[in-house]
Amino acid sequence: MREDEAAELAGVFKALADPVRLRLLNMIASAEDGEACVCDLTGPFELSGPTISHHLKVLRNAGLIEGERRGTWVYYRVVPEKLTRLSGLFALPVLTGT
Amino acid sequence: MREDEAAELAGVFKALADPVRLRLLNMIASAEDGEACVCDLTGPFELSGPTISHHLKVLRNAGLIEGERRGTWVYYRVVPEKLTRLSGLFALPVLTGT
DNA sequence: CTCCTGATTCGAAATCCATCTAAGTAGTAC
DNA sequence: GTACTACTTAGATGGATTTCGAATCAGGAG
Repeated sequence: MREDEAAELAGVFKALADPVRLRLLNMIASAEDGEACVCDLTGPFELSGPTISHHLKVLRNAGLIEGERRGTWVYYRVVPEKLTRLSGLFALPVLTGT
Repeated sequence: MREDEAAELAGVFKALADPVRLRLLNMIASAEDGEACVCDLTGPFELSGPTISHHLKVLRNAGLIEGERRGTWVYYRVVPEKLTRLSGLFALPVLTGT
């Protein structure tokens, strides 16, 4: 595994390495119509709005979710390709580099 | 996704969220006989021995690898069950909680 | 245009993490 | 026993991360 590969992959895992972000991702993925409004994501946490916004930005920068503004609200969806790519990572071939 | 689930899972991702640890895991998984001596893991990095030892400990605490001392040397192996469990995480069901 | 609400950005405080050196433990060889 | 090697633990430090409140931006209502 090359150093730059490792760095890129570590970036994605770093985005996932937080309980709040995992729950956010889970909420977005399991939302109806596959998308969730930020306003619905803030309530379940005892965290300030800016903090939630920060975590969403981390997930967005990692390419795990994407957001869109529609009128007053911003909606986020998961990026399925990113998730399915991760799915294959732990099957031995990728780890072993074969 | 419950808060304690998220915390536990985040712990595993936190262990993976470092390029050095990803490369260590990759080296161990791709080693002959499925195990690698610490002495072989230190060379490829421009890092001190204690730093490598620290990263191995993080991987070990996350349950991703396990080590065994045989004489002078310590050998590490991956824990396959842990990896295959992670593999399934990104298929939609787990993310969506369905 | 002014006000209000939803969301993000900014700047600061507290905490966590990767890395080092120095010291300690485990085992072999003599 | 001493000496040497392999590895881990302990303590310190610089840099990154999480969180907040305050300020700002975007859009709708009056």
